[in-house]
Amino acid sequence: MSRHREFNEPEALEKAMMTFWQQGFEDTSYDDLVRATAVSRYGLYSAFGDKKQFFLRALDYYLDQHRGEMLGPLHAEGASLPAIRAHFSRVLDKVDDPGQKVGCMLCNTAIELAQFDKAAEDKVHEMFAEIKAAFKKAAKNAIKKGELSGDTSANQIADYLFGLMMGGAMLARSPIERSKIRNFIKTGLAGLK
Amino acid sequence: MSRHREFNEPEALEKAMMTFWQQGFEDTSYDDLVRATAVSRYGLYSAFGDKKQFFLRALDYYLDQHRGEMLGPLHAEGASLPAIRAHFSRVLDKVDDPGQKVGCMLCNTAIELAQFDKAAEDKVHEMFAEIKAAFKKAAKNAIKKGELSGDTSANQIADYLFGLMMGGAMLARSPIERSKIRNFIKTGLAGLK
DNA sequence: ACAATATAAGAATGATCATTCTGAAAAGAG
DNA sequence: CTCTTTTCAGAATGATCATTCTTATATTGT
Repeated sequence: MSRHREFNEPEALEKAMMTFWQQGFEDTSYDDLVRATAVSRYGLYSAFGDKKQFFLRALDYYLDQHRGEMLGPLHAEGASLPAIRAHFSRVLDKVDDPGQKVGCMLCNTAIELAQFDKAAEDKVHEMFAEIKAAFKKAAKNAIKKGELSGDTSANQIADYLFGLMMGGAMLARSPIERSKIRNFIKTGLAGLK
Repeated sequence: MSRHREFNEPEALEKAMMTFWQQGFEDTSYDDLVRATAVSRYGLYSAFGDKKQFFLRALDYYLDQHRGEMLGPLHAEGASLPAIRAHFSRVLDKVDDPGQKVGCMLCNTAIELAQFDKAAEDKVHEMFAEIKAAFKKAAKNAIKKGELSGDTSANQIADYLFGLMMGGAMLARSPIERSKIRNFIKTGLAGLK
């Protein structure tokens, strides 16, 4: 009956996501996406919609890809301080990855787009809440196990760890030496009590 | 002999700076600047040059305005832990300022522009170094006075405080609740030792 | 008041961008 | 094989942008 698509949708989405991640929403043109995916403009529009819809699809793809990897261990039954430390060890691995001066796509979106676009803002809020919840659960367990004193509430610890992670991620997009980010995270974890 | 300018240059620079601060480099058009300053295109071009030169002038203006206010007390003779705490109290005042969801113009530049523009990158590096140096000096004094143990080097403390400040500033541009930023900073300072 | 000159206001230019449109080609149904 | 339908490739469109240019006006020394 009809011709069908020549391109692989997930592959195109992956490449578009990388472009949006690196360059942000404003600095990425639809032509950039056509070039990056090697898919026709028509194909992209019919599969992913206009630029904003495409960006939100790419962001979802990024989040799905990273959510499990980064947050999964924190959500594991009984995860506590060691899981928190392991989490930041994974964060630092990403920070150290050479050629990765792109930071975290969620943070980038929070700063660049969330102020001006409701859908982006909602997505940021949702994910921020999920991340904080994971830290809070682990902090609670850590207090229960006596790994943390409880002098600082699990809620405050969660906000703190959230800031530590997001602060590190945002610094990772800036042209700062990686060793400073490492010092920031390491010293920040050492102060937990 | 000749007509002279109708506009006040510092006033125009102030207004342009606010526009660049709020909207960033990419999202600000020269028309936005003409509107914001109420100065003719010709006047702006002849006084401030093209958009990038104008942005760098505005950034310098911002930095000059904030440098003394924010870093001065940290540089005072013998400034130590209380000066550090006072500094973050000032940071939090800015974060709490309603209507101020714009973050720190230096951080915004570090994230948006420094990756793509050498002059911006240089300026960011220079200021980052200045900020870290102020923290390091105060941390040294704090260790000397016994306010900090010295288990963590002044250099590491400085990187940590730098991250705490910049992380907070970047979160301030995101649509996150202000209380979370406050928790982040407060808990972060409580962990110093 | 007049001449000289810099300014103001905004029109013109050329680039880039998002989005839509237009043949030509491809793939499956009959 | 042929017809239909969808895709492809990229040209066309209309908007926005940075920058330059034009024209009329304002200012000041004489």
